[in-house]
Amino acid sequence: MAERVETADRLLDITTLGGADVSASRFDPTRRVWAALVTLDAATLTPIETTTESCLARFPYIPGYLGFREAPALLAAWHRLAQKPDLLFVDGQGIAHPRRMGIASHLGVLLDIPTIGVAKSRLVGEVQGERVMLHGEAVAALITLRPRANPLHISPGHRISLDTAIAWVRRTATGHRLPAPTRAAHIAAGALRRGELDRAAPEAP
DNA sequence: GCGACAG
DNA sequence: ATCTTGTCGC
Repeated sequence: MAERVETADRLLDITTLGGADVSASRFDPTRRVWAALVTLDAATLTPIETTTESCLARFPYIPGYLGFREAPALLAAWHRLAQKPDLLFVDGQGIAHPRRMGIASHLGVLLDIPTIGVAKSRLVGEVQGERVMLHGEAVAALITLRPRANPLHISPGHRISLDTAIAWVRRTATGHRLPAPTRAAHIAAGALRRGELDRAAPEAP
């Protein structure tokens, strides 16, 4: 059962979702990063495939430049996917960024696919109620997927509206703080970093 | 100069 | 981002 999401001036069928995240050690001077990309069935949220990439980041973490640090590893993992997802959830901001180019937008543009930014805190803008305003525009929404958890900052990445992004995030809630795609990627990246990522052993919600 | 600052 | 066990609650 394909669902629909707006993208540019048309509609696109969404049957598979993707989650992207990067793990790194606290103060590793070599700047090694471990990226994970997970695809899930859009209807059941069942993990389908996981690909990874580990490499040395060309940048340290600098607020506003996360894409330049983490996108290369994620792109490598993306190209290893046998089946590319129709919509990608990325750990970080979308347009809620100084230049409207958070890592979610960054990846969306490079891959030319719809993306959603799933951040755990604010980078720019002012929080006003359930929205993050920037230059008079609502660039992100504060969404709480788990009762007592801090709200997530959901922002459009590429080729998707804020409302549609919010709808997809709510639809992929599984009782945890993070939506299924991003949560799966976060777990996979962490397992990879610790050398615990053996073969195929995706988890179910 | 000072404070803010995704992961 | 990561350091980390148990513990409270549904």
